Amino acid sequence: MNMEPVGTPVPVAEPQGKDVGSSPERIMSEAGNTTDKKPHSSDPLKETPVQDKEEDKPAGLEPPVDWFEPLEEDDNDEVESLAGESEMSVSGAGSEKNHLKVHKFQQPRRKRSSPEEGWDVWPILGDGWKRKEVIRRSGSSIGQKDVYYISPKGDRVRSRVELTSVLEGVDLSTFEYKSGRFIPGGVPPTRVRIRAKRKIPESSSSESSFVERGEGTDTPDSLHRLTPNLGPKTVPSQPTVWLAQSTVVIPTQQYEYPPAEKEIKLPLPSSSRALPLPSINGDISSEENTLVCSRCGISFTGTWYDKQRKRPFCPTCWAASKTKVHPMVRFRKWIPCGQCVGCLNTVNCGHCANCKNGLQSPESRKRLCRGRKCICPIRKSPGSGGFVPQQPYNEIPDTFEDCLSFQSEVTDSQHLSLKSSDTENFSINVDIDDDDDMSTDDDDDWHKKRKRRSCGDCKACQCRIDCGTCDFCADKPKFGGSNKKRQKCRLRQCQRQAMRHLLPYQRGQKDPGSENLWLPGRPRTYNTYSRKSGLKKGKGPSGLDFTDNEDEDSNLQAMNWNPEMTSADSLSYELNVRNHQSSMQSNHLDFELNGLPDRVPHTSSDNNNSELDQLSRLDAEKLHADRHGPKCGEEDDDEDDDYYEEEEEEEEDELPIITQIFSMADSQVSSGVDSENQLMKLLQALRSTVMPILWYAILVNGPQLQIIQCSKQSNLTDAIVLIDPGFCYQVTVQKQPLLPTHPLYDKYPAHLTSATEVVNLLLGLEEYVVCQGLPPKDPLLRTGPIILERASTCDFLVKKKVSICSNCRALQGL
DNA sequence: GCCAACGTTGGC
DNA sequence: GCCAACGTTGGC
Repeated sequence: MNMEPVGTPVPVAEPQGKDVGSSPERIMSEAGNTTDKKPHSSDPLKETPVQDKEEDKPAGLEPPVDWFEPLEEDDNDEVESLAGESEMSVSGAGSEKNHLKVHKFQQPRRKRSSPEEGWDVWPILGDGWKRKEVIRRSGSSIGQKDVYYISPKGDRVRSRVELTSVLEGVDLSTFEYKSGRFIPGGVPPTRVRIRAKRKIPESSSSESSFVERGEGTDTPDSLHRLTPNLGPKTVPSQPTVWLAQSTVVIPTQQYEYPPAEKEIKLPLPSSSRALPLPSINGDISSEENTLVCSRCGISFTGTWYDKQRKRPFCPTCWAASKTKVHPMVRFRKWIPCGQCVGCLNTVNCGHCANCKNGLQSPESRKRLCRGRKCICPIRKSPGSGGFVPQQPYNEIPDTFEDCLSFQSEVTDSQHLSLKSSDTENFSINVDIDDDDDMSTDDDDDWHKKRKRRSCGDCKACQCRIDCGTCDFCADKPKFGGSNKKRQKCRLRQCQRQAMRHLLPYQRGQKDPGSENLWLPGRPRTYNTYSRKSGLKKGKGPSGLDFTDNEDEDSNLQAMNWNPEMTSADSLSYELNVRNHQSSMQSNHLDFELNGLPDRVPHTSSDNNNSELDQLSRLDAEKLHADRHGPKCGEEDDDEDDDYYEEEEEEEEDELPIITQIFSMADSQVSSGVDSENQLMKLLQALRSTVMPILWYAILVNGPQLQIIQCSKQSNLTDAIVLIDPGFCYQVTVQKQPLLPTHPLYDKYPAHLTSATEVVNLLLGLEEYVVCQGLPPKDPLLRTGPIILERASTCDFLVKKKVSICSNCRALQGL
């Protein structure tokens, strides 16, 4: 956060280098920039780029506003607009609920800033570069400053790493990202984490924190500390607060709470200023250090934050936040999952209605902080009295391999409530007012909202590995993407609460949420505070109530993946326009479906029955994403949990329910996770093996291992070897499976259980070429793609010496 | 009404 | 500091 005093507003887009001797031209010369343009060389230099925020104001500029300068009530609107540009938001941006004209840390949602606002021309990096500083206006990291750059080409840069990649070849070793300047002699270390490594006594979290105040005067933190006497002398422990909401009192003293977090007090970005004496609910002695406790709402001076300089906490609330929730506490009526962010959250937000109510009257508080409510509560089954057991940590998948099977466990999670509680745990029943608990209000805390799309419990949420192939993964910089979508891997989207359009694609859908197919996940929600709010609020595409309030009560939304869709999806790709099926080929398919021998996996045949998408094979990422349909369709819908019945009933009226169950898929996946693991092992073996040229192995849902010939120059273009969990395999060419009587199958084992066997098969395939089929009868009359016809019993693969298989040749002779 | 784009915030 | 990704919104 730039704490420099704001000087005279400078003209719009007049960035400058503050550093002496660091003229943009010279620096760019150092940076290797060859441009000679000096579009702003004549402009006066700014003291700090932050000042340029004023540039976005209309003419007749208001006087510069200090970042921490309290604003008058009349400034609210202005602040709102400025909030989009960060720093101003730190000021008391029109807080109706907090009457203090000081920093408001829990602002209502602000207006979105214009993408063009606040960008400072930044010739230091070269002509056309722009820079923008944004100070986080809310959230637990409020006050933190982010610096962005945008290149002349429009590349958005959000970190030094990205900047380095954009300015490839430019020496940025002396470039200080935050300030945006080149520092002669190099960039000094930006962070000192001495204190972070200091071991803090565990005796009393609050006390330990205040002990620090008297030491380490040579550390940055020493400049930002509160008066010791203001420490919480009688800080209520968190368990006490928590249990105040329960109907049962347990001997919490016997529970050994985790040690206090080591670091809680971090310096303000501008650590060069002396801090004023603290003042709680008193006069503000220094604007820049007067904070509003995000928990209790009192003002205080100092720089106390919760861990990692998140929300500001007054000493009392900070100390109170250091304790942990007793792990044995369980809800009644609505049972917390014990795994989600709400359950795992141990810190009261302090600003929600429940917290405020409790702070006003701690003894009477009976409601849990909204931020700590389970965001995916499971309703207690009638009379069961069962509680959600803690899921063993060893069940949390750490690998993508595990993730591949997550869908199959969805139903398990739905049945959590029916399971007996963990006998090793003692659960305390906590009565919660259902209605209140499920409701929302203006004080709904921000961090909960941000986390509402993850239940934290399903396998998708627990998966830590990106598939690397879906479109969202492909968008990620780490996978070479442009970081435009910025969405979580589709396979990691929460099965309960993710938006539908974020879930894995379904059968040819570009976006699952765009169709009224019955899909898992939440309908898309629409915000209500912006344009067209009246239209967006209330009804989604299917007519259901999709208000944002569903955040609260739609946690129990039906969760069912349709097996048919997913199984069909697994191979609903790959066919190019030039590979249209002829009617004869359809006949061929019928033959296959009806007469497939056991050795040939069935799935491919079925998949061939689905409507094939005309997807471009050139778009490999997209193709792969489509292949990665969820596995969850393998679950038996009959096992739907009672908890979801109501939601299902609601949707039944609106959405078509696909009742057909794909039985073959069920039988196929009966092999379970072990089979998947085996396939994964084979995949890994293949990827560590030298494969015949341009054959590539992937794992798709099913599960199914596919080895694809990627080269269009190959004689085996569009040939795929499909291996099912039982290691049975099938060869398809242009989506058509070889007849089980094809001689190829006689030359190789019925099961491909090793990379060697697979490679041998591929080498054997290389001896074949694709049957050319029958040319069109009237080729001269055709202007579009040439579509070959084949006999229904076409061999598809023929020896290189033979261009047309005997069956097609026989058909040709008819 | 949909969604690509991206501002923004959380987490490590 | 950096990355992940949530949630919003302007364009279509």
